[in-house]
Amino acid sequence: MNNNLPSKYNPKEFEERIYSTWMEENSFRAEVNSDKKPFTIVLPPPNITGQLHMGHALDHTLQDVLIRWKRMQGYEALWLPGTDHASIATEVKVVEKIKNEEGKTKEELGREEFLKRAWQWKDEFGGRIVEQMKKLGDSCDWSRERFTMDEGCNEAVKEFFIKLYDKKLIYRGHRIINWCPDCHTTLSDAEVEHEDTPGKYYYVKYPYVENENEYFIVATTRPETIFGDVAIAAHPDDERYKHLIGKKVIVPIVGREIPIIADEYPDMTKGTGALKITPSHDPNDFEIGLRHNLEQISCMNEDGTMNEVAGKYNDMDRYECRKAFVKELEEKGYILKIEDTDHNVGTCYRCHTIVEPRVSDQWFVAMKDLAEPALKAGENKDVEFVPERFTKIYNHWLENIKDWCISRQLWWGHRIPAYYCQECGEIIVQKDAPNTCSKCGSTNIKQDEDVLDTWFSSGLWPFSTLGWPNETEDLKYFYPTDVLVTGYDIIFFWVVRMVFSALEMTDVSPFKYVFVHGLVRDAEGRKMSKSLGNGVDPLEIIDQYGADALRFMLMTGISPGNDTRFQVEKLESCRNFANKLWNASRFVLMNIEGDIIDEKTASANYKIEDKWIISRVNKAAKEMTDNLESFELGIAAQRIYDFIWNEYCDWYIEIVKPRLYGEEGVDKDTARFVLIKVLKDMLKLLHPYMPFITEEIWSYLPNTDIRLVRSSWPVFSEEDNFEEAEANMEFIMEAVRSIRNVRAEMNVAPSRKARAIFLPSKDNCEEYLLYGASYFATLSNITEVKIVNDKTQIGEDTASSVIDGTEIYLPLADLIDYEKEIERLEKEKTKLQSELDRVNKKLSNEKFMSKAPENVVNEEREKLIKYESMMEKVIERLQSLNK
RNA sequence: GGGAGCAUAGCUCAGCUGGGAGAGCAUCUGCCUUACAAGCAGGGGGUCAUAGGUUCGAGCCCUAUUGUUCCCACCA
Repeated sequence: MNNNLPSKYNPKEFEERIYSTWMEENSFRAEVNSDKKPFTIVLPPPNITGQLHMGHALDHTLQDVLIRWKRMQGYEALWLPGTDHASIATEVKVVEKIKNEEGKTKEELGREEFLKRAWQWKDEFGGRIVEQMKKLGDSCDWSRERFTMDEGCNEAVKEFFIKLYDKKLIYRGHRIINWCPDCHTTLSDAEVEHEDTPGKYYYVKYPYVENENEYFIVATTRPETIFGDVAIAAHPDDERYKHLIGKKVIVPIVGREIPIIADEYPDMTKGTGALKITPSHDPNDFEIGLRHNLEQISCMNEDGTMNEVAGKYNDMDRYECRKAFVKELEEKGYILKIEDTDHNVGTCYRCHTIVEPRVSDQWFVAMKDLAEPALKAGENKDVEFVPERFTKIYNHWLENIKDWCISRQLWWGHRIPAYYCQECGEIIVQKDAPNTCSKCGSTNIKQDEDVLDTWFSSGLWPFSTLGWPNETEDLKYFYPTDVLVTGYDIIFFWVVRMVFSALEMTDVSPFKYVFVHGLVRDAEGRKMSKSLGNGVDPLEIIDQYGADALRFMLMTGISPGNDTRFQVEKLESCRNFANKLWNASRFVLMNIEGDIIDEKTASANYKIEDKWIISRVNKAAKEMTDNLESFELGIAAQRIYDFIWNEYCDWYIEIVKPRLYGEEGVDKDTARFVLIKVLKDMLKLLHPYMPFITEEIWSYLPNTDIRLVRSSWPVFSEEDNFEEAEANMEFIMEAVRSIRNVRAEMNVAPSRKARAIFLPSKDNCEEYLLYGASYFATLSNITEVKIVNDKTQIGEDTASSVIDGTEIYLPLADLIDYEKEIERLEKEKTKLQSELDRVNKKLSNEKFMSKAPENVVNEEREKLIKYESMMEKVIERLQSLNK
């Protein structure tokens, strides 16, 4: 045991060291252990391209609090970490790097070489975020760290793909998909972000074939797609166009003759009520095209430039073409008018390029059959959202889900396990490349060039990381997991997919609870973003204030599912809290020498304040546990903060000082025992939130043969519950507050000693007032306490106050300012009167008396008696002063 | 167009199943009291957005309104 806790709280001196100790001692390792119940959280894997940001810090701290708490509660607690290959995000970065360093495109480099570079990137930067997580204190079981493209995960992805394919839930389709011209790949619907952008309605004239001097007017926001027009559609019930159905018009400039067709889709009330149909460039038009067997004419290339269909605009960028083509249309008289409008356009969630719908051959997951069980799991509460309202979002998305496009024209990722026979066109889906075609026997076989959507593999994360598809011990023991912690921004991307993937493959929901949190915003409430440059780097904060302060800041004043702001003031107050705890612990350590007596001896000698503080920490443990059970981490944090600062430091330590400074003996030993006992409990209760400082202090305490991280969570014990002591202590504390208040209001210098005379109004109060004499001395500089039972025994020139149970008089002789005294008493009187009014109003309300529960009525009655008695005393006092 | 969140002290936010409005910061007063000035003690400050309703009782439940933020959506 070492008593020399450094005099300054400096997290830099111990945070890293503590973490190394935990690592060396395998403190976070979870084992398959049939004697204990498992508790599992799987970390949402951060991208290997990523740096730890405030969002991670919040997300991870929430998980770390939960897992540390459960670990202390005696669960076999597993927090499984890992990283995500982040197909598109990483590929973009690697492409950029190659361009900068080697001056080459990925095509120039070739697939194999490119992948080599990507793995190098992974090796170089993939570990970066892991190191940052350690600084934050994440108590992950690093021995189980996984990567979405490691061998096991690859196996899982293939297994999943093949199983779905065999069940016809994965199919290859020629469909319209979202295409990012910049990333050169497809995107799923979830990966498209919609942004309101200013645009224009172009009302274009389509001349009739029969009579080129008359026109059919159609509005479009995207005139450059006119090259792909194959029809004009109007609603069959639209009186304006009924007679025109079947007639033909000419696409301006292009010269193609296209029919006017009838379809239910056009909305008669919108625009001109008729639509130009371009199946290759619009999802709705695509559907209409299928219904009417229309040709699909694409007028664009993969990179967003026009193709030969656009004639002289070939190779021109789509937006350049729009300008030029509109100009030509105008010049040739094909534009009726142009109106300004706000247009909602889809953009790529990675590069924010405007997405171009495109028809191509892709792989899809048929969602209908997968969505249903997922919806049911929500209904049956197999999976529950915290807070509950996110269930709606989840349901809404699943109810409106469309088939999921999973193929990506990228190289970094899981290559699709589909093989095409170049001879007969047979598609073979299996784990390893076939040597010969199963149909024609040809050896000319090529694997699909595409990789899978990142989220296809992330969806398997909760079970692929535990060994699936193999029936491993880990999978059997730790799966399904207990809680998934994540931000509301990736419910669609990820949570939904994990649920349906797990239900399909493992028949159970992958987790019981989804604990949803919000965003960390900047001090002005703005989203932190690179473009705004308002991001706060958690590592800098840790460096400056310590990880504990950052963690505590993120955990206090938050409520589930809501956003929170990053404020330096709050951070400072949390650092100050750590400092407070540090100093309190230093005080305790300075005052314990030698052996600590045993609990039995101590408990036989508990004084009222000992019982009080023990009872209080006991209650704090109970309340915090309740809060944590219901995911109210912010409330629990506030609870331990209040206990440590307000009860332990401000009251108990101050009260106990005279005993520590006094003679050796059992009384002093008991005080030391209680100081340590309670300090240990509160370190435990705080540990999930502030793991470093608590572990560090713990290491200095006597009789701690086990690390705090592995110690036991305090449980409420009836033995340590002292209701009476709490009530009596509260009475003494109230008296102290009252004396302090009188002294302050009467401007009595703190250094000035004073006497106090009590006139108790309740039977047992005398005992505690006498007992409290020493408290009054230390806590309010009262050197002499006198109890009287008669007003005549109180001299002149006193200041006074009334609390429940006693009147308090402070003889202050020359210091007494009677006007102030009266003022003070009047204030008290007003306060009491308003209380009395409220109580009386209730008690005289017949309906209240008859309908309110008995205990509530009784409480009000007791209040009435209390306030009436106090009021009486105040009035008497005022009368005597006014004489 | 559909849905959701938020509106409480000067600021940022808590307030769990309805039963006397809280914290941090800021502010005012007094204290360098031998754990801590990153501190101690005391004080001021809120018709809980508005209007109705349910209830003996509403910050909390219901309805509407206003403001604000966000999510979803194929509307020319």
